[in-house]
Amino acid sequence: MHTSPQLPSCGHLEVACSSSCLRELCLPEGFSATELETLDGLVSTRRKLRRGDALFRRNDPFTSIYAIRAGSFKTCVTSEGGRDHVTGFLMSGDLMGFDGIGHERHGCDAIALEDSMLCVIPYARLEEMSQDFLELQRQVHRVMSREIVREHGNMMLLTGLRAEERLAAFLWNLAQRLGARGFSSSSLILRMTRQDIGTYLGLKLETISRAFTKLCDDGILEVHRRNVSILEPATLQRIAVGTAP
Amino acid sequence: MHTSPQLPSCGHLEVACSSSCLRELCLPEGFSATELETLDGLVSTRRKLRRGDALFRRNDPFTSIYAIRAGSFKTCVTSEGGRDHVTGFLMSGDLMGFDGIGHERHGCDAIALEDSMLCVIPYARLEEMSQDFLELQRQVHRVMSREIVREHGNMMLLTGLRAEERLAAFLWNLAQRLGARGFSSSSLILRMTRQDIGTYLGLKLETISRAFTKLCDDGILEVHRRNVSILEPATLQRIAVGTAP
DNA sequence: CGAGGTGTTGAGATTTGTCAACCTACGTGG
DNA sequence: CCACGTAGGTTGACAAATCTCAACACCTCG
Repeated sequence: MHTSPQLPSCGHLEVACSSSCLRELCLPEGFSATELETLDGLVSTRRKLRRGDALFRRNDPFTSIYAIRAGSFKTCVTSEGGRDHVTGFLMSGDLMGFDGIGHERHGCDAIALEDSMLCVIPYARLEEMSQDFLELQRQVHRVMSREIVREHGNMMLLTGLRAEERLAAFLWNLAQRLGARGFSSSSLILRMTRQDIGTYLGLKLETISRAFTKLCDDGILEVHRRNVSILEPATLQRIAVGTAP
Repeated sequence: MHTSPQLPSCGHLEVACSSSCLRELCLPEGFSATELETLDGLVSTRRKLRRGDALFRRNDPFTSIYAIRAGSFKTCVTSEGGRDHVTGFLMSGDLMGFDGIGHERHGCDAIALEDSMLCVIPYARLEEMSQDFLELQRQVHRVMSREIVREHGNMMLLTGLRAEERLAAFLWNLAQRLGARGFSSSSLILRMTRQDIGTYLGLKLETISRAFTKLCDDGILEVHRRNVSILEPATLQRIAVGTAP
């Protein structure tokens, strides 16, 4: 999601694609070396996208899961009224496309927020290999399960927090994820517009803007357009969980 | 979720548990007869719960998926501030517990909204059998994928609709699901409180109450406490998608 | 019969949305 | 290299939606 792509190695393993774009499919203890080699067979091709390009669109037939190697994406749905609703932001190491399995078509658009690169994992191959490697099947389940849990968290964010708190939670989450990837978790560059953040958080862009200003005034952030510095992480987190004074 | 438990048969098959509580695991074309017999081996035990009982609680170790045979549940999380947030309502035929796979612990509480009965599917057994039956593995993926899609829909509901529209969407969805199970889709009994609906929809209970009154005044519903009759389904749906006049 | 949980309604406070003006950075084309 | 157009971002004043607090009605259950 940022410059200086120093991805954390996936455990002690350094197999080309497994250590980068298959991060999410690598598990703590991991696979045996031979298994891991086979795993590389999961990836059929790489794909490059430029900022603004669509990886897939709603109702496109579902064929593959994608692992983000570099860059970042938003997933969004255009509702009846023509309004865009962002349903998620994804960054390097994240897997994308699980929403397509259920109905054999993608349920949303996936748009690159910057020039990006990803690995294509044909779903049929993932199915096959899951039959042979119990550990892979398990990991696929885990990844999907965690996506469900994450959405529950998002729901609580939307139902339980007020504007400023939602933005705090959003930034906190982003910072944590960047941190987990070896980037700075205190200084980040937003790759999305205020509008995108707004529809993601269920708020208007003006409200997002005001919430930013408020967090700045309170000395918690420093914001210059899309550059955000978190000056008081502890306070930000406190606001994010909705238990601030 | 209601009286008169006339469940639709799962395809042309009538195997005891497969046709009722494994509804979601049965797919259109389905399994062969022998496969289906083996599938019954998925279920270890039945369990009965009384209204208010917890099937599992947040952080309980995850062991099983549950298939609701009769009755209904809510899943909810108590946030730091002590507020209860409902994350979902489930009814007969639904599967519950996938949120636990990712972290080996349940991510929410599951509470019976009425006296209920369910089948216990030990996850380890599901894993094993998925290795042998590709079709079962596929179906598990599909079910989880659809849960992800459903959550996206919920998110859009929360970010895009206003109070009255959210309630309309909620009722419309409930009615459709009841209809799909062979119950009336125009006359329903709510098994949850206004409070529950409120935290699920991100609104206060008073707002829910007022939205009910509004929909009644407009002649779209007839409401007596928890009994709801949908007088104008078409209008209700139009409101639910946020494109009403 | 009384108590408590649940649901409704009202009045006023808060939060968020709306509309409009303006600013700023960035990319394009002259 | 500069000028200008445009998308993105900020801010203000006001409107609208929702929340809060409080009173009361209703039903169920012991």
